[in-house]
Amino acid sequence: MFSFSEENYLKAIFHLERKYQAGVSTNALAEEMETKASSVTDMIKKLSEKELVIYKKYQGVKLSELGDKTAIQVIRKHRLWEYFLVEKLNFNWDEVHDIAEQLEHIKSEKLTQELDKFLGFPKRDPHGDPIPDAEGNFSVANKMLLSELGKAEKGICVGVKDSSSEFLRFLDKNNISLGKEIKVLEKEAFDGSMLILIEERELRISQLISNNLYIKIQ
Amino acid sequence: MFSFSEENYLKAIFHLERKYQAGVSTNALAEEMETKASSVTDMIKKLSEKELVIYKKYQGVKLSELGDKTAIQVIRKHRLWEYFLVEKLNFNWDEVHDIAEQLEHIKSEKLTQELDKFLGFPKRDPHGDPIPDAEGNFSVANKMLLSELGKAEKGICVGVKDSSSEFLRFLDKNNISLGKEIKVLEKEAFDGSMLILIEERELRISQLISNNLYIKIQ
DNA sequence: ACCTATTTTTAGACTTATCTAAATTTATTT
DNA sequence: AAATAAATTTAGATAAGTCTAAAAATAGGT
Repeated sequence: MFSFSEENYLKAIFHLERKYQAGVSTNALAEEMETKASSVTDMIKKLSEKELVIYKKYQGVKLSELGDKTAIQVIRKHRLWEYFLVEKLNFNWDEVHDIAEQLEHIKSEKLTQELDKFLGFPKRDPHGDPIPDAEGNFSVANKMLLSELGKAEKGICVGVKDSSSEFLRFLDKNNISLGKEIKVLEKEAFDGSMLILIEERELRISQLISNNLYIKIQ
Repeated sequence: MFSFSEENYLKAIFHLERKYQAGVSTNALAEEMETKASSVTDMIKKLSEKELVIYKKYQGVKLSELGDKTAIQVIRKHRLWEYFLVEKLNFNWDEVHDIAEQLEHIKSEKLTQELDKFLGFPKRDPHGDPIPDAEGNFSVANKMLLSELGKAEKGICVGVKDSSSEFLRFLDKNNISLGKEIKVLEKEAFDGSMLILIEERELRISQLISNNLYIKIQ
């Protein structure tokens, strides 16, 4: 159907559209894909011919309905495989991304469906991101960043914005994981750091940390 | 490490070396890979530069130690994934080949090991072929073709030579599966067909069938 | 509205894996 | 041993995806 490279572009466009709530510029896409703008232009033309994106010269791209659907299916596979790796094969949540980047391109509708069933139709991947169902629907939870919480407010940790190994290992080291309740005890206006209560422990975290943790409030 | 295409060539050379107990000719490889002899020559040169094969112009190829090891690792992954698809995801044994052809190229040592562990270190794939262990060792069972059995002899069905969907579905339809005992009741010299006894049922099968079923005798 | 800076596109080149057609080497037959 | 057939390799071309460098279009500042 589509090549690995095409699927990766679609995925990148999908994420950038969400992030900026707008069409995606050639340069932004080049940065996301870690490639050059000229390569992006070439690929965009190809995707446009295949009607996966809507493209007008110098005006950036956005996904067509087909492109959107395709991107979501790739993301669905990525997140299902991540869940599989963590839940069934004993991987840590910071080790799964690169392998899922490969597995997401395996072509078999039946494989995806059966894997989903085998895993019990999970709703979220190990990083708290929603897993689209077979029809491409997924919940956009009413989550917010921990840094947005005020003093004495609390919520449940439901996801990470940055899912780099470094950040995830930091969380592991400090025993912060999805599902745990976090309460803000103090907030330092000067540097944005905060003192939080998690599992009876008090912990001081920098703004960089609270800016990358998603919280759901009751 | 190596490209999909390189890995597929190594696998093909591996199988042809086994099949003919000899070095592999360019044409034989072209047929196996469903490509042209000139393409094979090009690829062989590349594999030779990478020291995966031993090649002298006009003399065919054979795998180097590294090539052999690499081919076995690809085959290990292929067969582990086939086992996974059948045992965990409810695939039928005739549906797994094409998906395993994709999955066998996923690069992650840890993934392979954990998958192997998760599956309980299976020794054989759904078609009865041995699964190499992490060190690349696998048993070469003392199996023979059903067609080699004489009248009144019997054995356990342990594998298939042809693993095409058509053949496997034929076996399913006739309730022939691995592990079952088969006894030769009659053998027709004229066309090589035989009457067999399997699970109290009598069944007449052509030589094409008995030539593609592996049997282990006690 | 013009000039400059930035962004985007085009043009031409490279790599991988493939192809066709022609040339060369090896094998076979008489 | 020469002639022919078969197998193999070479040469040149193509497509996908990338690159660099140059050209073109858009956006911003005064």
